[in-house]
This record gives sequence, C-alpha cells and structure tokens, in this order.
Amino acid sequence: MINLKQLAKHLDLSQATVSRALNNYSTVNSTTKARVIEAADALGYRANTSARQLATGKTGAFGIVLPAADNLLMDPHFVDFLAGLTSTLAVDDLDLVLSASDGIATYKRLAATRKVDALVLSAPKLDDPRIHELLAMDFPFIVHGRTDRKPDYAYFDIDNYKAFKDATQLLMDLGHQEIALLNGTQDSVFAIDRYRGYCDVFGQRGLVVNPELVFADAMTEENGYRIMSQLIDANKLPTAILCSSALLTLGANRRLRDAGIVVGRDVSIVSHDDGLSSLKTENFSVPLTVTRSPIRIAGQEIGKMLIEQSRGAPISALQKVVQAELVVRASTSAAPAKR
Amino acid sequence: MINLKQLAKHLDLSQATVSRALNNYSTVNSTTKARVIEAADALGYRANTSARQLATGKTGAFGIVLPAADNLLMDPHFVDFLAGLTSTLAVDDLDLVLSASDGIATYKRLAATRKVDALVLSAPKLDDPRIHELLAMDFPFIVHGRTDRKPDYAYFDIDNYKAFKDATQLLMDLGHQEIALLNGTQDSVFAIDRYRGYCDVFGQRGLVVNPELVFADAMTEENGYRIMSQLIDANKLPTAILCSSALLTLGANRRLRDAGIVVGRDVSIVSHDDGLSSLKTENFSVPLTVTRSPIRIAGQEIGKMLIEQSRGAPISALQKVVQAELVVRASTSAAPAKR
DNA sequence: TACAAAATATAAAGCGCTTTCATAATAATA
DNA sequence: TATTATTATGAAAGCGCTTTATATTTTGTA
Repeated sequence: MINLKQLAKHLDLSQATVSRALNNYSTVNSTTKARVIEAADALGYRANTSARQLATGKTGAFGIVLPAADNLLMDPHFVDFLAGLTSTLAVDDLDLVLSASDGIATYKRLAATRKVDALVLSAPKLDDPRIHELLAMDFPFIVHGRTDRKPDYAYFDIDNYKAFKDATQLLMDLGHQEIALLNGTQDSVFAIDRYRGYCDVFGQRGLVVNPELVFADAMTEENGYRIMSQLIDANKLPTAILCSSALLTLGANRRLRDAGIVVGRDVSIVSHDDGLSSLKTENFSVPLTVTRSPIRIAGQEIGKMLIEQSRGAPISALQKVVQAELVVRASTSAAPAKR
Repeated sequence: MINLKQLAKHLDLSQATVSRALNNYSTVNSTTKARVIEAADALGYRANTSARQLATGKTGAFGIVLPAADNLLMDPHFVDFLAGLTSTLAVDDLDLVLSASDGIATYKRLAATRKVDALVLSAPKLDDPRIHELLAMDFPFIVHGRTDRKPDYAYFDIDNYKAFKDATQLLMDLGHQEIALLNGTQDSVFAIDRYRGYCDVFGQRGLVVNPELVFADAMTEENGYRIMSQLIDANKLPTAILCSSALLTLGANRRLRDAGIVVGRDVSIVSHDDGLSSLKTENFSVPLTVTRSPIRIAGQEIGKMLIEQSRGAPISALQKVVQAELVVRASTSAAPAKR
C-alpha cells in the first residue's frame, strides 16, 4: 500500500513528475516516464481514489437509483440495462454507484455530496420532480426516456409512439379491428406515447378505440394473466392483442393456453420486446411478433452519453431517439373472417 | 455549493467546531450544534464526499462486480440480490459501486485504488482466484456462497447440500427412484453441494445414481427445454425431476407441456426457488414444490454483514449459513406404480 | 560562444474535509 | 479565593493526490 510520496522518493523524483508520468503528460521525458511506470508496476502503486477525486474534482463514477423500493417488483429489465451501462463505462474504468431509492432525497444526496459526476434517471413520470430538482441544482444527468417530445435536458429514448403505431398498423393491415392494448400505467411517459400511437391509427382509419380493450397497469406476468382472464371470462376476447412488455405477454400466453386458445391462429399478438436476455421472445411456444429495442443497447448508449457529457458535450448533442424494429414472427396472422 | 470553510465563516465559528457539530460530537455545545445544523440546512451545505473520504479513509461504499460479461446471459437473480443489498445499505446512506467484470483485474482495481471499503463476491468457483487475490491483498470482502464447508473468510450461503437432500428424500418418500437432476455447471460450488445432497440420498437408500439423468449446464430456460427434449426424445423421461433453478424448470415445463405431459400427475418436479420477484413459482400453471430461499434476503444479510465488518466484526462473526425451506405444492405426487 | 527557446523537473499550494493538540472559558472542589 | 476539573472552541496538521508557477537543463540558432 505504497503512496505517491514514497514512490517518488524511491525513484528520486518529485511527486509532481511521478504524477505526471503516471498520467501520461507529454512534458515528462519518455525515459523517465518508462522508469516511473515500471517502478509503479513493480511496487504495485495505485493512486488513491479519494485523493485523486479531491484534487481533480471528478469522481469517475456515475449514479443510478434503483427503481422505487416501494414498488417491490424488481424489474428484470434493470439487469440488462445495467449490463449495457456498466460494460460501456468499464472501458474507461468508470464505475456506477447504485443506491436504493429513498425517494428524491437519494438523488439530492448523490448530487449534493458530489458522490458522482452525473446521474442517470430512469422511468420518468409526467412532470417528474426529480428532473426539476436536478435541473434546479444544475447537476448533470441523463434521462432514460423523456417527459415530452422535445425536452431541454439530456435524454435517450426510443420512439414509443412510432413503435406502437407501426404495431397497430400491422395488425389492422391484417384485418384486425378489435385490438386490446395491455399497457403500463399512464403515469409513465412511455405508456402514454404508446397509447397515443395506438389511438392515432384508429383515428386515421376512421375507427374508434374501445376503452374496454385498453388496460394500464404494472407490466407483470401476473397482470398479463389476470387481464386476459378478465377478457376471456367476459367473453370479450379481441382478435388481436398489443402488449407493452414481454412479461405481460408471458402471462397473457399462459392464460390463453389454459383456455386452449392458440396464439397466431385464434388470436394475434404483438409485444414490445426489450430484448431481455432472460426472456427471449423468439423462444416463446409461438415465436412472437415484436417491436424490438434491446434495453441493453439503451444502457450502452447512455453510458456513452455520460462520458461525452463529462467531456463537455452540450445538451443538444445529448438527446437521442432510436426506432424500435418491427420483427414479424408467428404470433400474428390475418384476422378471422367476420362472423 | 457552499463548503465547510464558508459555512464556518458564516457562523463565525472554526471549521473544527462546525465539522464536529455536523458529525454530532458530544464535545460541542448543544446550542451551537443546533445553530450549526440549522445554518447548514438553510444554506444547503453537504460535506464533499471525496474530501471526507480522504480525511477519514473510508468511502462509505461497497463494491460488487457484475457477473462475467463474457457469459452474456444476464442473470435475473442479480436484480433481486441487488435490491436486497442496496435497501439494507441505504439505511445508513451507504452506496454500492457496480463495475462490469474485466476479470480479476476489476476486483484488484476496486481494492487497490480504495474505491470501496469492501467487496462482495458472487458465485464462487472451486478454488476461486478472486478469493486468493483479495486474501493476499488483505482487502475485506464477503462471499455470497463458499468454496468449501468451513472456509476462513466471511461468507453467506444457503445449505445447498441439505436443501437438495431434503428434496430428493421427499421424492423418494413418494416412491420415485428415477429422478433427473437438472443442475448448474459443476465448477460452481453450490451445484456441487446440491449434487452431493442428491447423491447421498441414493447412497443412504442403497440405490445408485443414474448418470444419464444428471445434467450440469447453464441454468437457463432454454437449457431446461433442451434437456427435457433430450429425455423425452430418447424415451427416458424419469418419474421425477429436480431442478436447480426456476428458470430451468420454466423451460422444462414448456417442453413437457408441448409433449402433453402433465406436471404433478405424470411427472413430479421439485425446483429450487430463489424467490425471484419476476418469476413466482406459486404462479406456475401447476404450483411448484420448491426448496425456497429468497436471494433478496441473501442480499439483505450480506448488506448487514458488510456493515458489521466495517465496524470491526471478526471473521468468525461473519460466516452464516441459512436453510432453504421445503415448500410442498402441487407439482409433486406419488410415483406411478411400477410398470 | 552567446543567448533565446524548448524541454524537463521541482517546490509548493490547494482540493475540502477530519482530528489531534493546544487553549480559553466555565464549573467544581478544597 | 486559589486550584483543579470540565466543557467548549480554535489553530493547524494531514489525508494523497493534481497542477500552477518556478527553476533548471538541453537544444537550437545566430
């Protein structure tokens, strides 16, 4: 556990030179540099993180707050997101600081104590207070998602509106008109966007949305099952179903199977697919038609943006929207002829 | 963004007193203390993390390395574990530093640069090099799992041997003798322990294990499906199946269903259940009989141990083993009479 | 050879805290 | 009242780095 001072003495150089050598400054002679690096290596010298942080004012870490502990269902999406994010940060030896949510206080603590250089903010709500707070504190952050079409902060989002518009259009082109929407709760912006995409297709084709077929709730397997039960029990099963999450679809599938209804023949399904590594939509009993946008990629992109931001990139360069890919597989087919 | 110096000047006190007041030292007058706290609050003062770390030598953070990025399947168990861990740490405003694995180098970096106060180490292999390294560096860590029955480092583990012994006994008591074991790879200690538990019951009852029914591979849904296919296609389906993971069971179930085989009637299943919030074994089409030990609890326990360790608890106080609970549900029934 | 310019190294300040050691003010004891 | 113990504060050192300002050595040019 040698420190810079000792290393410098050992090399008979000043701390300054050794520090510069280690940080690869051009002002230090290449011979000296090599000598320093070799010695550091040999003695196992590693700069103390805290000291470096204090001197530079940078922590080399970014913060993320675990989705609300009050909502106890731990999202399997989160691991994939984390995997993408950390793998990108790791390239530059940057770390991620993870904290359990104690509400907005956690965000304030991380920012105010300068524990991290920037925060990533997930699952924004309409008019999200976290965003207001961080903006007021003038603390850098990147939002995964967004609160409106063209916000004035850094964000990465997928085009949820377009994705669900495409999906709805696909189904309508196949002749479906009774299309259930199993969506997330309407306080999440992505759910609203998807709902709008869905509605607009109806509007464009002169059709009206049947509110009895629109569901907004937590996107769990259980809810998929429950909602489908409700539909089946009330004998109101539509010809097609649009699901906001593969988890919902999994549950819906389970219920359909119990009822002996065959997906892709008796009923069509399009699901959104976040490309979870633990839940592959291509491996469903009937491979799913999906709007696909791997959340792991989102993590990677946000990782890149964090790095760019810390290098001084302006907000305008830190606003990205990507399109989801419509992948047609076996769970969609032409609507049955009108009875 | 006020600092201690400014706050002290504002209060017309020395930095020392203000610092002490904020850290609740008994030597500072309670009136002064109140005055300081109020002012700090009003001006939004928050101690700079790096400076505090440098002065105290503690980071207030613990490190964890994301399971190997090379094995791309992101484990859904990880989120639940993380949820338990961070929620416990959050109580004391402690954070978790997450880094993508670049092999053992990541562990060394985190330890050598004193980025964190201690590390948690998951999924130990036999004779795990990470453990050797950390031990050699004399850096504190806690292992989730263990490399042998009674190791000389801090760890938290479940009694895998006992759990699978119990499960096997249950099945045998129901008359099963052909029991497949779908296990994790044999380089993981937990898989070895479970295998031993399984074997020992056979031994105790004077039976021999059929190696054709023992499978050791990554515990994915796909592998559950594949292995079950193999068994069914070879017409070697046993009367009972023991699965090391709910994910494996999910895949096995899918294959059985495809073949029209009814779980709990035609074949019995006991699964290990880590209590994943995104995969509830009680919600399977046929509720599963399981050996249950929520991984979230493991996270919480390890969180507590990290805290105790940083307060100076000796290794001996940091070695815990808990029992899994055998929960009998509908997926197990008496073996069919011998044909 | 002389002198400016470029290259290289150093001394020392500073990052913002905590904490040791010394001091001043107050209360307790003789 | 003198002396000691107690309580409350302050001055300053130190944590281990980076970096600015400064000094020294080399090199290039006339």
